[in-house]
Amino acid sequence: MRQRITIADVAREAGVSTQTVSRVVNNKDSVRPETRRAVLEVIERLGYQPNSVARSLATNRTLTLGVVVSDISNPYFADVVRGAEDAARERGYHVFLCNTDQDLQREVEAIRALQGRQVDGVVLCSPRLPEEELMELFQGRQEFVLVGREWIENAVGSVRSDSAGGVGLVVEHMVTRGLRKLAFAAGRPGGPGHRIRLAGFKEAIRAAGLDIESAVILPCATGHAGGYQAASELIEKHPDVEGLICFNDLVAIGALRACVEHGVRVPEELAVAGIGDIALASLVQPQLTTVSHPRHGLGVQAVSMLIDHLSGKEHEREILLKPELIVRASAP
Amino acid sequence: MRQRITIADVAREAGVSTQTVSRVVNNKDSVRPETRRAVLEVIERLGYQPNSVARSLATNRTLTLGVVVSDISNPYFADVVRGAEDAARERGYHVFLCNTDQDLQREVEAIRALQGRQVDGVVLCSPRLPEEELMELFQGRQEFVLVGREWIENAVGSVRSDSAGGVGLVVEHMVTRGLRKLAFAAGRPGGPGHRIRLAGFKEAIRAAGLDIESAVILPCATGHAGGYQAASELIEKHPDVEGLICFNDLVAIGALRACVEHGVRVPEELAVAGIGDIALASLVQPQLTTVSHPRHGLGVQAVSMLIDHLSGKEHEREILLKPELIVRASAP
DNA sequence: TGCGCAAATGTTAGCGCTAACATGTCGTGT
DNA sequence: ACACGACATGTTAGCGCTAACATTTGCGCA
Repeated sequence: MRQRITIADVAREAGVSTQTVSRVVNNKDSVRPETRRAVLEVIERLGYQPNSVARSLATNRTLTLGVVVSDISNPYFADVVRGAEDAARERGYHVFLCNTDQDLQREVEAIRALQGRQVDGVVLCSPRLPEEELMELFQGRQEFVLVGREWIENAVGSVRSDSAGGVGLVVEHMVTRGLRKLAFAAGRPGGPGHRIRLAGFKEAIRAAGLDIESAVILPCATGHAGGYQAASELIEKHPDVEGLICFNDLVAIGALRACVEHGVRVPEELAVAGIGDIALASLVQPQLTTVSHPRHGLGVQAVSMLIDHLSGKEHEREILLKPELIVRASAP
Repeated sequence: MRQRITIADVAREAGVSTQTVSRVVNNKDSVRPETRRAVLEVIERLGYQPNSVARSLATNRTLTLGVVVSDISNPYFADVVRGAEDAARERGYHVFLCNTDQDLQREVEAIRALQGRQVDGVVLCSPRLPEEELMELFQGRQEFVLVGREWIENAVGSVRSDSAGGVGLVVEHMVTRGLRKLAFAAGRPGGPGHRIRLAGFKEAIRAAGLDIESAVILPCATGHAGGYQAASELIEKHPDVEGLICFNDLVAIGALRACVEHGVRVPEELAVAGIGDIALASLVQPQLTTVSHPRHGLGVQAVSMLIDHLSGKEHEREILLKPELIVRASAP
């Protein structure tokens, strides 16, 4: 590990003061073009790279953000993080990644650790900590943005996907295609997202001028098996239903299997749609109509908002990104 | 953004020198228990958190590692990164994440940026840069570990999954189950992993005492469509083949679909296996027998090796992790 | 010719912490 | 009673950089 070149080495070699070198490095102020050229030549020759730890200590800014997710191996968060990293890199920032496994204690530790590292800001993806605790942790020491959670006081802002509206897109699509009797495999009551998606479903049914009483609402587990079971029940008890909208894509894929096993043709006898646009959705047969959440966009917007705020720019406080309807064979 | 508490504030408040506070914070040397207690009490009361930027500048260590991947939204890398982050956190390190999209220029930029940030070490996942360029970039300035690539000089070490051995596991499994005539959908000749997996296949065929001439080797595209095509060709031209091993799981899933369409029963008439154990593998019908790469383990081992090295501990230079055979219905 | 002002460069101090050395304070054994 | 050493604590300097102010240089213009 050989000795690193410092700004002083460059200054000595170029016969100028360290400050002049600093100015050249930071494209600052007025430096005579020839001086600048000379300094740059020395920098190049010595292979000087500024030490950003020292710079951070002097400027009190680290150009570093923290991103806290529950698990980066969850594709949803992977996309959000990817978006965050893209936006950060573009603006000269770096990203510390923290996984919490939805553990409250780990969440606290992650935030504390990021604060110790002097990050300029933090992006919290679906944090579980109660509002008061978040506020106490930050108490104005760092800026933070929430992803997938409503704005709370002291937060720079919040970025979410309009999941109620996403369900509505599917309802609208099905109704446009002439389906009149719809069902919603609604997930686990009380579970995350249940209330809001169900509200979106009901609202869209009303908006389409359909009778809410005619719609079938099936609570179900939020996995593959839940969809299988919900669809089996539907086929048995409500054979007149023409379109099934599922809480998420896994549920929808379970539902597709149930249809195959019960000899129900998709989409001719029953149209099926999911929510989420997971990779699998385009690989099952028939390919799944679904709603794509702007996952990458969530990360990009969160970081953009955060950096805008850090640079004193104007920005929105709450951003609601529109999901996109992906029409495939299961509900054409 | 209110003023942060520094070590000097704590020292003043506790009536000791900053050095004593530093000793308490770092659990160093001998500090009288009652002094320690008093200092800790003040730390607690003021909510002091050490500034690790300043600490890094003074100690010349950042307790930070860089992890460079081509794309975190690729589940393979997401798992590796997760393993890396887990291992790092456990040992008090943090992780900077960089995506390169397989772009050489971005790879160089990422490494440069990490060096500027004074990371203590870097984990490079499947870097594309040629050996000389990597060596020039690092030239002894930082320690780095390679994942999924052979050791090169100056690297701390390399961690890989034994993919040739993984193919062998499947061959061995099929042979044990009495299959004698096997085929390999070998991927794109010249593409990444092609040579080594094909070698593993041939080696295993030989080791099983089978005639290499009897084995069918099909080049194919490495996606879903490639598998469909390869399997269609196989069914048509080599109806006597009993087991098909595929370059990866997507290829295998394409092959499964071809079997359905050609009325070939899996696994009764043709056993099919993939490589990779992607999430999808357990969701298709029949569930896919495959080989699981120790992705999380790659990350863990890489970071452990790196930190061991940084702490002056002994460590391996090359680690080859064993893949695991996951037996499911498609090749029981 | 010299004044004044802007551009170019230098000087000083300090960010918050720790390494290394300096000093102080005991209890102990003779 | 005193010297010694072990432990406890303080002092000094510096990590590499930049902010803020200080100084110098050059040039236009009266």
